[in-house]
Amino acid sequence: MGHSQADKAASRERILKLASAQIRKQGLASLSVGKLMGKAGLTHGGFYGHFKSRSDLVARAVERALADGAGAARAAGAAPATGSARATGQHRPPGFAGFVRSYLSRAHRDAPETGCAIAALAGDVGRADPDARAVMAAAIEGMIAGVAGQLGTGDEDEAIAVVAAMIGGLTISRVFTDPKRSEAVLRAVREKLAPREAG
Amino acid sequence: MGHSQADKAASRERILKLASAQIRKQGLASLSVGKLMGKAGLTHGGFYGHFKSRSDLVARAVERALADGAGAARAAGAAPATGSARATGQHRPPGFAGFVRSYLSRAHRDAPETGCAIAALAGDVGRADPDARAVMAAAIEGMIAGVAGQLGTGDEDEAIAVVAAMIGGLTISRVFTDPKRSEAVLRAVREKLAPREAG
DNA sequence: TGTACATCAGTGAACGCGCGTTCACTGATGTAC
DNA sequence: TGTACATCAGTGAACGCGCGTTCACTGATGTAC
Repeated sequence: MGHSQADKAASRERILKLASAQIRKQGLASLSVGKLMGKAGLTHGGFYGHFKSRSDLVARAVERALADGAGAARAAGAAPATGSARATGQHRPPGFAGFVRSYLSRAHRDAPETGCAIAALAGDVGRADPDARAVMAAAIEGMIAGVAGQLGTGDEDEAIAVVAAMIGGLTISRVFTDPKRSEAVLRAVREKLAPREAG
Repeated sequence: MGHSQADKAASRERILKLASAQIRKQGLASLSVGKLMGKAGLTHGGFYGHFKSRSDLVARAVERALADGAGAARAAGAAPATGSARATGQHRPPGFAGFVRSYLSRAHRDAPETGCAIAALAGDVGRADPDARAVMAAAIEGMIAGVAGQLGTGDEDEAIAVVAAMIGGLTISRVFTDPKRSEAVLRAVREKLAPREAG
């Protein structure tokens, strides 16, 4: 909230972080310039020192949310989102089964604001302009590549079907109001993709 | 546009039909009272003779979209959405494989306004109030039951995983801007769920 | 069948509100000397 | 190191706009006689 260049960078970072959480929790349409700036401890007028327009912010927030989500997945032992990251050879302990279980967990279901932006926003972005769609398409390709790498079978169709089931499963688990049925969905997809007996 | 009771019922029907298409195409937030009434050939003031509020309309439109989508699926040879409909014993020719292929088709991907409302709106509804979520949860249960009936294995987990993959696959196919990759997603999920060789 | 009238579907002006955006301004920052 | 000044991050009033909603009104409908 100060006036230095470092303060400005910190403000922009704070705004983006809040926007990234907001759109994952409540959708693209829920993003309000005034409310967002208020949450960041600033007044609305300053917004245009950071972004060209609300629609510019939405584009940046989607990018950020995708990066945040992929980062959280990687931290949870997931497949890295990019080929180059995969090429570092870093092998996370839980592997594919761990990734699937953490992705299809109650914790992930209940915290969309810090979770996978693909699941949270695919519906919204599918109706957005081609630029936003291309950005998310790249993130989906990254997730497919990561899963393909973990599966290690060279079967891309398998990786695609797995990713579709993970995203669809998480999305519909968030619709159910009955906690038992919501969990049944998570458990069913988890078990079909990474059965307990196979570890 | 006349003044008879039949005219009023027809107006309401026209409004709901348009709203059902609108939300499937552009999302819940895109529904505007004024624009909707304009499309229905009426003025905005008359809206409140049909619905209590915009939010009342949204609830009815979600119900209608779910019914429309299930109806379209059934017409395309899909699993009926309800147990009682299934109990009529009507057996549609294409069966499970036909359902999967039509669900994961380019035609369905490109016509969300007449397609499955679960895929089109699960993201939006997952963040909506519990009433709307319960309505869609019931529709998802119907789809799961329908698929379970078609699979005939008595394995509900399998039906759930299949439904998750279908919804996720269609949703992400709508994000891709590259037609080749979008189709690759549809094809991959189709082939994994209903391989060609098994018919 | 024909008239008189209550009902009510639809009209369109008006409202308050929150939105995105602009802009003149303030005062801290950082640079030139 | 200290002063003078240009820069610029953030402020807050003001704007036009589209939104949902209300309401007095119009005129066709449908009913009572």
